Amino acid sequence: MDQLRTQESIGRDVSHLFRSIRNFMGRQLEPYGIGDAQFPFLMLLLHEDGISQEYLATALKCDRATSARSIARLEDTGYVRRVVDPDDKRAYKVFLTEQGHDMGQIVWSVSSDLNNMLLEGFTDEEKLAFRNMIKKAGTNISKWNQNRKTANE
Amino acid sequence: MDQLRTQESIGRDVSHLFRSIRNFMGRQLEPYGIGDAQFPFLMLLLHEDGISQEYLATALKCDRATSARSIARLEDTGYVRRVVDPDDKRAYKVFLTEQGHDMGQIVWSVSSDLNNMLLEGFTDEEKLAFRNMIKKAGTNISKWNQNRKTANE
DNA sequence: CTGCAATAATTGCGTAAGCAACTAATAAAT
DNA sequence: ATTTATTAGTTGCTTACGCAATTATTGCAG
Repeated sequence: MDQLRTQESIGRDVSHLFRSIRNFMGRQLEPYGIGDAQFPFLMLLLHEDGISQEYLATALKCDRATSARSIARLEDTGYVRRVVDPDDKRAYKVFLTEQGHDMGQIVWSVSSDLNNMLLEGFTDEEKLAFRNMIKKAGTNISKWNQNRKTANE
Repeated sequence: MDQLRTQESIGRDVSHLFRSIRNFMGRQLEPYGIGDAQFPFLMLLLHEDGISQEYLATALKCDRATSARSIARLEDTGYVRRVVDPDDKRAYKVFLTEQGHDMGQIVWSVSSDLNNMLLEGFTDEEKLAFRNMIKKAGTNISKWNQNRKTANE
C-alpha cells in the first residue's frame, strides 16, 4: 500500500539502473564497434574459449537466439570465429580471434570502471552485500519465472 | 582483475535481474493488454493525474520518445485519455479513464507481488538497504552519463 | 537398423528503449 | 514586434531480447 502512495518501486529503480548501465557501456564500447550486449560474451570467452552458443546462453542466462545474434555480431566485427564442432555438427565452437584476445585489457578496464562507478561511496561490506542481494533477488524471481514457464507446457 | 578471473560482474547480475523482472511483469500484465513498459506510467498516473508526457518521462527517468510511445499504447488500450493543455497547446494533459482507474487494485497487487517475490528471504534491514543501494548505484552512474552527454554538446 | 525424441542453431515477430531530426507552440531577446 | 531560442511531442533508425517455429544433427527405443 505504501508503495503506491510513496511511489516506491524496486522494479523502477532496477530498470533505471540497468538502462544507465547500458548507456554507460554503450559509450565505452562504441569505439570498438561492439554494443553493450556483446560485452558479457566477450568477457566469458576471454575466460573460456571454444565453447558453444548454447553454453554461452546458459552461462549468461539469456535466450539461445540472443546468444546466436550476439556471437554473429562479434564474428562480423572480427572478434570471434565459429568452427563447427567435429564431435557434434549441430554445434559451433566459438573462439576468440587475435583481435578478440587483444580486447582483454579493454574489457578488464571497462568492467572495473563500471564497478567503481556504480559502487562509489559504498563501503567494502556494502559492496559485497549489494552483489549478493542482486544475485539473490535475481535467483528468486527467475526461479518463479521458470516455474511459470514449465507450468505452461 | 579478480572480476575477470572469477567472472563476477554486477552489470551482468543487474541485467539478469532486470530481464527477469520484465519477464515476470510481462506475464502478470498480459491479461490486461499492457506490457511491462506501461506499468510504471500507469502507476504514476494513479498517483498523479493530468500531467504531461514530459513530466512522466522526467519522473520515470526515461526518454521523451519512450514516454510518448508508452502513453500512446495506454491510450489505444483505453486506459488513458490525452487532452491538449489549454495553457500550453504543445503539451498534453494525460488522464486516466474509468478503465484506467479500475486498474488501481491490480497495479497495487502486481507491484507488491513483485516486491515480495524479489525480496524473499531478505530481512527488513536488508530490504531497506537493498532499495537504497540500487538507488545510489543508479544515481552514481546516471550522473556520470549525464556529464558525458552534456560534454558532447 | 529404423523411427522418434531431444538438442544446437537460425529466423521471424513483437516489445522496449535511446538518440537524432523534425514540427509546432511558447518564451526570451533585441 | 519580430527574430531567436527553448520546449512538448512525434517519428525513423538502431540495438537488444524473448518466444515460437523451423532445420539439421544426434541419440535412444523398438
